[in-house]
Amino acid sequence: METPSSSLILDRETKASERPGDHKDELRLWLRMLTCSTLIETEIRNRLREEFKTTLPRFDLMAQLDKSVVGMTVGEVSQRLMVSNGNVTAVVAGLVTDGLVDKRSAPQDRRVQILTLTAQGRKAFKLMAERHEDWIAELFAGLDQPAIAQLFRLLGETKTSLHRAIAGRADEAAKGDA
Amino acid sequence: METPSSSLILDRETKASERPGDHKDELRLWLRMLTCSTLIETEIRNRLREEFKTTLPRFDLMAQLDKSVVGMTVGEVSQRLMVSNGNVTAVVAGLVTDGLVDKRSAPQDRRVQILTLTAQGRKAFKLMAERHEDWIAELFAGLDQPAIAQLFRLLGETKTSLHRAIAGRADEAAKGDA
DNA sequence: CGAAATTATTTTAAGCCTAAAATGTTTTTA
DNA sequence: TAAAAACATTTTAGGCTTAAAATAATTTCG
Repeated sequence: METPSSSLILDRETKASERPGDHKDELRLWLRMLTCSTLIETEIRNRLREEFKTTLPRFDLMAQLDKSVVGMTVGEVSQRLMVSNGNVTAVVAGLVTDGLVDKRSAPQDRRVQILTLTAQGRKAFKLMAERHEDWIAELFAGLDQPAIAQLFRLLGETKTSLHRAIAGRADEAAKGDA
Repeated sequence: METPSSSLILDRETKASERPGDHKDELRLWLRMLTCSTLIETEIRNRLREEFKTTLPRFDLMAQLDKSVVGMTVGEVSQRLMVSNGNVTAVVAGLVTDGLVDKRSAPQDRRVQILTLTAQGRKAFKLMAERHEDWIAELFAGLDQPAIAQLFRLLGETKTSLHRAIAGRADEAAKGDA
């Protein structure tokens, strides 16, 4: 269905500089990346629901808390998960109701809410995390180790590019405000 | 912050086969891919809102219709966008209200709704699509052509792996039903 | 032919998500 | 110190999203 090589492989006669306004390759790259992400996300969502009767946002939030020993604030979690504060508030509310997460004001700064996994939450997460890791491995089973390593490296470069582009644009906007 | 090479590069003493249950590399790969996708998606969402007062689901839906000459059914769009039918119904409703999309029953099969862009919708999309392509190119500006081509190829392999794993699991389930 | 199965879409109920406004708390500064 | 600014979180209003049930139309097959 797709024929990437026809437009991605440039021979000597067809240099990028000779097609000034053409950014189709980047667009195709993005659409393919989005397809992969969506396929994985949907599949993980389905399996979490079927096997653990839970949702991906809940799992992701618990995963963050599991990594932390002393607990995390709402703001820290929202930054890590790249979602809004209000969203964290809502998802946490559900997890607290179910006894999986504990939430309490920090004694020295009452603006801050410290979130931690309860013993039950930690146990439940451990079970899910093992299965989750297997699922991901299963989904990537068609790639060998070198391919995985290379993809990881290229996505690292991509991340750097994205951060630069996004930060650069934020700077532009700030300059306009001043 | 991240040190991929420490776990991704395996020397002769540390073969993958000697760590049977370890799928950490795949997990790290997935988390990095998700980070990239989320960064891009959030940025595009923000720019669509700021510059065109619209949303990504609306843009994506219009993009599908723009590619089609004769129009598409609700089912076709939902399959292409990998979202539920009900979702398409809702987003289309908004676009119809705004005069960007036309919706009419197919004359030969009245179950089917044919969706097309209106002239206004096509014009509005053209403007947005040009900007969108520029934004994507800007976000990937840190990657050179070979990196883009290689990433595209590896994501193609990933897509194949995903489809195989997901289809394989669906077959298992079907076998269980029989 | 007509009942049953299939197909396409919409509706419903519930949860996720955001931006922006509101609330409560702490820090800065005049 | 008191007002102002900054900060952390929650609330609000609205849109997106899903799965599952409901609706409506067509096709299959007994």
